[in-house]
Amino acid sequence: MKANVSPDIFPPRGHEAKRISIVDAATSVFCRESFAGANIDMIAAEAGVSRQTIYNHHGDKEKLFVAIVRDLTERCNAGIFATISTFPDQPKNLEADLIAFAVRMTHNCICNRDGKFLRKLIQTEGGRYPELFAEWREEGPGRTWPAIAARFARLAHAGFLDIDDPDVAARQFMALANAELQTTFMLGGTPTEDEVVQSATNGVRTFLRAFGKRQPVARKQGALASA
Amino acid sequence: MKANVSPDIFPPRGHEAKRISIVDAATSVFCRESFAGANIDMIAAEAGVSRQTIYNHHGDKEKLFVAIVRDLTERCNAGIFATISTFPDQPKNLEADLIAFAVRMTHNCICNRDGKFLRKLIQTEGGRYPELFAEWREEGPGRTWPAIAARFARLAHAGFLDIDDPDVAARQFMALANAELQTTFMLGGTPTEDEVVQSATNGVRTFLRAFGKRQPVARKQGALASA
DNA sequence: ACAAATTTAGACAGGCTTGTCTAATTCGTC
DNA sequence: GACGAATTAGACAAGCCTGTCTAAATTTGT
Repeated sequence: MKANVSPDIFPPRGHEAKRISIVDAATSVFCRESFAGANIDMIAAEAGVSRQTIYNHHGDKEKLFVAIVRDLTERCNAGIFATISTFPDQPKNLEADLIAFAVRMTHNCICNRDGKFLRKLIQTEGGRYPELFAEWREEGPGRTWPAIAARFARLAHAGFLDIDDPDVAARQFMALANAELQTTFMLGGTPTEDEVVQSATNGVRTFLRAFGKRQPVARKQGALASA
Repeated sequence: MKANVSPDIFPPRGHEAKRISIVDAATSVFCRESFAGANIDMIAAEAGVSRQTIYNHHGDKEKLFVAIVRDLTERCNAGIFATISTFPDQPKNLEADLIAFAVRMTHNCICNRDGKFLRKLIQTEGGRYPELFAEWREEGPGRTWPAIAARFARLAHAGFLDIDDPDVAARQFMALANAELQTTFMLGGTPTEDEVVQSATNGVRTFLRAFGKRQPVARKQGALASA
């Protein structure tokens, strides 16, 4: 039937607009109320759509939930990789550049809407959908940590840092950058810009006390694994 | 009534035993299912008690929930302070002693049943009971962080560490010690003993590279022992 | 403007949950 | 063994939620 015309294969755009506003609203409601506490009428009201439209688009509550987590994972990953690409490979001022990078990571990947929501859903419903969140673990942390570690490895190789294990260093870098925000994150809050900068500054300073070269950059190599 | 006899002022012990098993079961069910997803029949079944008994003891679902959080907060705090009291004030081997302390903290306060459950409830329901969790924040982190910081301050004052701000150092110490366990914690999992030791070891080593007494040691990290 | 596709409001059955009530049973103690 | 307090199983009303269905209204493409 309708194999004749060939505009875009996908449905009209009013359609897609509804779909997006449904996903948006559902994300927000699921995060606020948890899966069990959310109800479809809330989501419909918040999306400005009728309940039936949600069922037309997504089938049932559980499918809607899964669609949302996949969506969030994808968007968060994109944001993380975009931010990783701003890593200071050729730092002018190592401390300042790493602080700025740490602030960008915290700000764009952890404190933003998607980051907060995905984290909350993982914490809240992680146990109920093991394979869904295993998928997230592979696609998310499983890919982003190595990417960050690779950047630190390069920085060390270029002589800016003194790092044994880049994977460990990468995890410790992020842990230090967010060390003072843990309690706020736990309660689902958002730290102020000042708090983010403060924590990142303190974290990077400690990181550099541990891994910074003692003297100005000496571009020597060769003594890497000589022991 | 009954002002005559004077055994314990509190009701019989079968009573108290039931109360405890109710609180236990409710904690576990609320954590597994979230507040909205938990139902009283589940809790009754898991506690080996009839539904009516739960209502007799606690009134309603919400009061039961509040009672549980208060209970958990109290027990966790006790555990944390007990562990803090094992802080190595006169370390024989600074690195080894701090690693052991970090492992104890992670093991006894974060990975144990109470710690996992309290964390999960805070993350899941923190937004719904602001004043309850504000209370936790004051009684918990508000009192434990200064206590840990005080120990690090003492250690620095005794000449073992080179610390500017003990509060920052305390938070960074814990962040480093758990740096490699974040993903596991997020999904509600429990790391293996090996993972805990590994993360603590790497974390403490980095911590000491940053805050250990500086010696004119050039590059090799062979000797840390000072005295 | 027309026709097809989509959305809407509302009603609806079925299921589940909370919190109460009652009558029977068990427990703890003397 | 007997008494009072606590516990139990089960029924129950009321409410909420999911997911379906309908018929009317709206949007979209042509």
